Amino acid sequence: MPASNPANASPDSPDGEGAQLSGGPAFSPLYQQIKSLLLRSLQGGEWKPGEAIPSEMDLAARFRVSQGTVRKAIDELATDNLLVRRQGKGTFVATHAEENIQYRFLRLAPDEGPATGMARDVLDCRRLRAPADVARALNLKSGDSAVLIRRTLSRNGTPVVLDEIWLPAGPFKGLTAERLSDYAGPMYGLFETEFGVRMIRAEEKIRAVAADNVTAGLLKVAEGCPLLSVERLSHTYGDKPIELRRGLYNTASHFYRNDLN
Amino acid sequence: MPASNPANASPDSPDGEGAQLSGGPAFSPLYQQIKSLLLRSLQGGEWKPGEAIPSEMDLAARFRVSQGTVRKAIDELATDNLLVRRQGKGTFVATHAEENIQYRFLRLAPDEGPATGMARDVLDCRRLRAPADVARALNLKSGDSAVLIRRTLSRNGTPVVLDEIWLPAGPFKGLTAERLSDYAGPMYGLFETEFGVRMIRAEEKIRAVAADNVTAGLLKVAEGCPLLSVERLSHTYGDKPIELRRGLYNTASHFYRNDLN
DNA sequence: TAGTGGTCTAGACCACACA
DNA sequence: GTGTGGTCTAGACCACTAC
Repeated sequence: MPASNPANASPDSPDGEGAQLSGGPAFSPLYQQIKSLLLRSLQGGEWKPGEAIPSEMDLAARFRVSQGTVRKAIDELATDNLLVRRQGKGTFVATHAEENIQYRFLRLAPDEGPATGMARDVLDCRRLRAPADVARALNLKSGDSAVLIRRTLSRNGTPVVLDEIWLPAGPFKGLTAERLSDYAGPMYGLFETEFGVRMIRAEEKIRAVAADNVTAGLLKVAEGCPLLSVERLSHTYGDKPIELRRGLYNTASHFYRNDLN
Repeated sequence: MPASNPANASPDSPDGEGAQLSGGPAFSPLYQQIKSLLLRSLQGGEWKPGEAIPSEMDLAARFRVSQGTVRKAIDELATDNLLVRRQGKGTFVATHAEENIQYRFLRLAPDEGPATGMARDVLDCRRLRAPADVARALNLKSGDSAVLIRRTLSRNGTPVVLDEIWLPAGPFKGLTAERLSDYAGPMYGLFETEFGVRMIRAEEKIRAVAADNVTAGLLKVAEGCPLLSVERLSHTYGDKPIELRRGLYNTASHFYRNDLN
């Protein structure tokens, strides 16, 4: 690439993998364009979760930019938790399947003791028409089929979390209570490995609610007991909403932690 | 700076503002050292909140490094929300005092309508001995004096938040209910402007609790009503804990929002 | 026009992992 | 030793703001 960066004005190498936008009026830095191209490759499955992507030098050659430009693109993807850099080894596609230790999105911590794993219990897993609110959240047509999973998480034999998980039926064909129970790692690992659905980002809405009759029984608390209601909408590539999860947390001996800065 | 970066081994310009660590065995990149120096200047008040810091070129000259190295240091401080970059104008010390629109750390949003400001009501502000748990959280000696503020936040005339705020008495000499009530902006702006205490970072522990008698009266809910309990520990420079805030949120028509990635 | 941050390059060397 | 990411430099030019 010559010294005068053509950026969005005069593309001088409009070949296969050239990086410049051709003539668009909107300005976008080269590294952002590289980032988009990398994102597209990730979404398209060119590199699978856990695998290494090409080295910075290789990518620089492929996109015909300098290493520094590729570097900045990768940096942003790394802070977005889409890629993981490992010095001396390479850059890898992030994955929920081998995330050491703990659930990536679960912010629940015990008052005392280490944040060890929790026992999972799938209550049921069935297909039904998505209710209106679920359909709206997941961008489904009303009447579309959805999967509903209900499960609990327990620590030391005591149930702490009751989850109600809604998924679009399409991408999750073949998901059963058995497969959920059999899979060793976190649920998002299974989604990734078995269904090619990778969770990128989520928004949570948190409230305090009173336990209803059924919930009280499942969580072994009194009816009316205050519970944390955590509604999570998870998104996959392209910011597409793909999971709606409604959790009820018993915060008698656990708390939801959050860091602000 | 010569091509062979001396880093931690052979300082070649040990003058006033030279950047290298002298002889320490622990490796630390130059830009991290610059970051520390900038942090020290911020902490020491060389540049006040809202002011501009010197340009990248000036800082590069001062620390005898390249612009790119200063740049990376500033980048990190900017993502930490300690500095704010404004293209064409300069780099500024972040401040709570002019943060347009909304509270920086308050994650409460209304179910409907825009997240407009809320009405503040200071119930009381007094000095007393810090209880054991507060003293522990704020690193005070047991028996040290502390300020306790109680206040509510209301939207459309309805109280939504009841805060109980603990501060060490020392740095907040002269803080009264009147000054709290009179100050126009957010409380952290007042802390910054009047007491030189800038909040950098906070951790929150969230639970669901039942409203007790007194709380129920203040928030105009029934006794036993589920409320969100938000315990926030805020830190200032040097990661020093400086505020313990216990909030009770009525989440009937508001929710606590959180983004996960 | 001058000064600021923002982008991009090309090349050097360092730290780390692995064979 | 080779290859990877990580750091640092020097210099060019672009985009934005203010005077």
